Amino acid sequence: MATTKRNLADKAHTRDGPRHQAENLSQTRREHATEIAEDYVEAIAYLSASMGEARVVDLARRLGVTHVTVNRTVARLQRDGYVTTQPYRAIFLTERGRKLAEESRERHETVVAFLRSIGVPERVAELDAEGIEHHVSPETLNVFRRILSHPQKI
Amino acid sequence: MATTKRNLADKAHTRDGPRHQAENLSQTRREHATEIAEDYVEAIAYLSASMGEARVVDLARRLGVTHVTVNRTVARLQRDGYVTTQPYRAIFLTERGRKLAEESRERHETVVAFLRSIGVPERVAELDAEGIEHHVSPETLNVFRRILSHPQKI
DNA sequence: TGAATTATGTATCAGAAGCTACATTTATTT
DNA sequence: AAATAAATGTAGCTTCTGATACATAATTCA
Repeated sequence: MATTKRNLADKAHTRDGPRHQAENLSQTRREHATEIAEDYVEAIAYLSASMGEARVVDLARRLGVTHVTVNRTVARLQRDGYVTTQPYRAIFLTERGRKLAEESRERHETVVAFLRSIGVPERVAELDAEGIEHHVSPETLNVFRRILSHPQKI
Repeated sequence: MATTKRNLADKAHTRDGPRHQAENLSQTRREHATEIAEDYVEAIAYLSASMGEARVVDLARRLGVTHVTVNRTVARLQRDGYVTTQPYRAIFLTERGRKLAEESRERHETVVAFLRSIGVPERVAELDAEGIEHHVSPETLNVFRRILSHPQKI
């Protein structure tokens, strides 16, 4: 047999009754959910700033999904305390949502600026940052910032 | 209405009837599926090299999920031509799987090396690379490589 | 104002990834 | 070889993200 020892990863499951959904997800699943949340709150913040309010259609267009998907995801975000909304009304960020959006935006801009500073073309930097921003730890982000603050480097 | 004429991101939705499932997925979904595939083939390659063969249990342990999840995902990978396997047998990479694994490994190592070279601590670099590697474009990867080949920089 | 258009909502489906519980097969030990 | 342990498989549930089709509310405009 290839493996002799036993289950290292056969739990983390808390058999103590139903829990809040989010807490029970695996690392990967939770991260993915967080990424989506970040994309949404960023888009909502952007739309609120640039157009006064964030509507479902605009989110759908911006995120490249149908309004149905937006609808359901917004419901999840509301459930999780990131946004508030009412039927047929615009979507607003809560304090928590605003904070997440701000962090995401800052991270995004730092990543883009860093990539630009080492010679990545703007369009590529934008595209890559889109995916990378969700996976950069605070430590690495600090390294990026430090390098950005020493423009003679690289 | 909040949106009068905006048209930032027109989706790619193809109103021309039912398509093959995979092609119809949104960008995000497809990317996520690819990430998982990359993680699996990398793990399979690693296990095959280090232990002679890749078994479900070992994959489960390594990837931090249950053997059931591994089972189903491996079935998908087989369906998509990345691996071959038979009931109660080990999992083997196809040519396609090997290629994907090799690309992933190379990308992973480049990202780690790059992060290390700009001063990110090893452990952090490893963890961040885990997430970042799936989102780095060939162009950016080339920039990383170029910088790595000029050790005096930074 | 009433009709047409646009936006939003609801019902219903699919696929992926996760889980637990239980069944079966293979490997190990006695 | 039989019993035990470990690995693998299967059934069935959940959540999330996507979709289409259709229904309803809100806005715009003739």
